[in-house]
Amino acid sequence: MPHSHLPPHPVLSLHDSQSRATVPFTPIDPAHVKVYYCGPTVYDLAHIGNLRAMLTADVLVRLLRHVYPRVTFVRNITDVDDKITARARANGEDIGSLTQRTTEEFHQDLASMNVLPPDIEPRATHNIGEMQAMIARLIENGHAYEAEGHVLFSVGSFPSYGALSGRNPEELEAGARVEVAPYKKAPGDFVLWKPSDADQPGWDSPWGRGRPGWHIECSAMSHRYLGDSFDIHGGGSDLLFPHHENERAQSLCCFPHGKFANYWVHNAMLLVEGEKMSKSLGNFLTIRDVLAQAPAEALRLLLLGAHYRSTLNYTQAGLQEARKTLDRFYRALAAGPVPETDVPEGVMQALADDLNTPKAIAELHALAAQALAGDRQAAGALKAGAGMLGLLQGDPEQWFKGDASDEDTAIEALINERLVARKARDFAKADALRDQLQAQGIVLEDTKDGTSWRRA
RNA sequence: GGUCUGGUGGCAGAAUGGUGAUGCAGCGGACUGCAAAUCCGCGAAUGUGGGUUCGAUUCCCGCCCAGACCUCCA
Repeated sequence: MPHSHLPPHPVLSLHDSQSRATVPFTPIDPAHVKVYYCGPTVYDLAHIGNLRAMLTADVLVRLLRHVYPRVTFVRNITDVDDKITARARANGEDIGSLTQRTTEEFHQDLASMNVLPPDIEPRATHNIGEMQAMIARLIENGHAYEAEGHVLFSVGSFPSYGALSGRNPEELEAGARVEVAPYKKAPGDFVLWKPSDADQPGWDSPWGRGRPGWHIECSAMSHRYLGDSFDIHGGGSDLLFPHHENERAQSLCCFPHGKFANYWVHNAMLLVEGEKMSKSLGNFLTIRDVLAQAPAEALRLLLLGAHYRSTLNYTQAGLQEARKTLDRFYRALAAGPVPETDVPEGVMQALADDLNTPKAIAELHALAAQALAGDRQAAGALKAGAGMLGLLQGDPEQWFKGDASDEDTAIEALINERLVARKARDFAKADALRDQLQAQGIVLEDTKDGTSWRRA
């Protein structure tokens, strides 16, 4: 059971949405920590709001891996959904090709953001059997019923329904803004299985050809890969209700001896230039939109610059600021050798305190200042600490100059020409050459050791 | 309408019952032929009205404002 190399507990605290408090994190089994996150519905490119959730999970998992010997991180792909069906139809494309392509794009985008892949990435369509088994069991248990080809979860059958999101079913009825389907026994009841037309994706089932409701897939996949009880379940705060509430209800009713998720982690939403990101405002930014304007690492730093539970205002100015910060950090690394170092205590403490990434970044600023003052140990600590955030692992040369290209020799030739002019004290010519490079986006820095350059 | 978050300098963004981090921007200076980078220094903030307290930005209540959720959005 207890391993001698396991850390003393607790080492980190997390804000648990269910208890609405920041609490010490105690794993069910410290030798094996289990995390489930809701992944994307693959019908379109991932946007920077999706990214924020993936990034929060990434930092959480990096931290857990640093502390615990084994972590299993499961993040699903939702590849059956009416939005997918609709988009495929609009594109004149078949569903399989849409979901395949979108999944690949998702993987590419996250890889470019240095978000580590999950250990297991189940697809909903590969887990229909598990979902059907759960649904059958819920019917047997009296927690679900059939009506007009649908199978519905009976919210009234689960006394603690609403405990996660802090709601009660009566309140929900009062404010419901969607008309209630006539076949529901109670307005809060939600679909586990629904009938499919011939032109909709469907699977044979005891309740006829149909497709799963949204919530059941995460219950089925988390159970299959993590069991009755696991440590952390996460996602965006917009998933808290109804998605996570419903997942919890299904899972606990289906597996009453389990505890489902012990801790719930939810990240806050994103604004774009002070406004809610929405299609109607036309300010919907995909990861690719942003990467066309700035390095991925700048976006990563920008998003980690706010605590995950507070609303983050994404701005162009902020993106440029993040980029300049990375210039400074990489300069600190490039100033000399970078020894292998442990993750500095300040960074660990910040992250262990409910993933306080802004505070961790403030620690990095202090280390960068020390490194620039000549403390190479601090440079090592800067790199190690930034590594916990998935930052600063690149080559500084690459950061400043980009991929080596034929252009580089031309740039260096101009720099040499300028040096000759400077030695001759022909500053007019030297400055003209510098301006010429500036116009190409090349910034020069004269040091006592010579002239270095970087792309602006 | 209901539930829940949150309002900190010009901007971004931490923290805290007892003199409010950090970064960007700004200003002054050093360095530089001039820049760039670096360094030194400066100014600058707790939405509003009450309450609790020796002391509130922090805890409590009202108000204003913003955001999220209220049946398939990260």
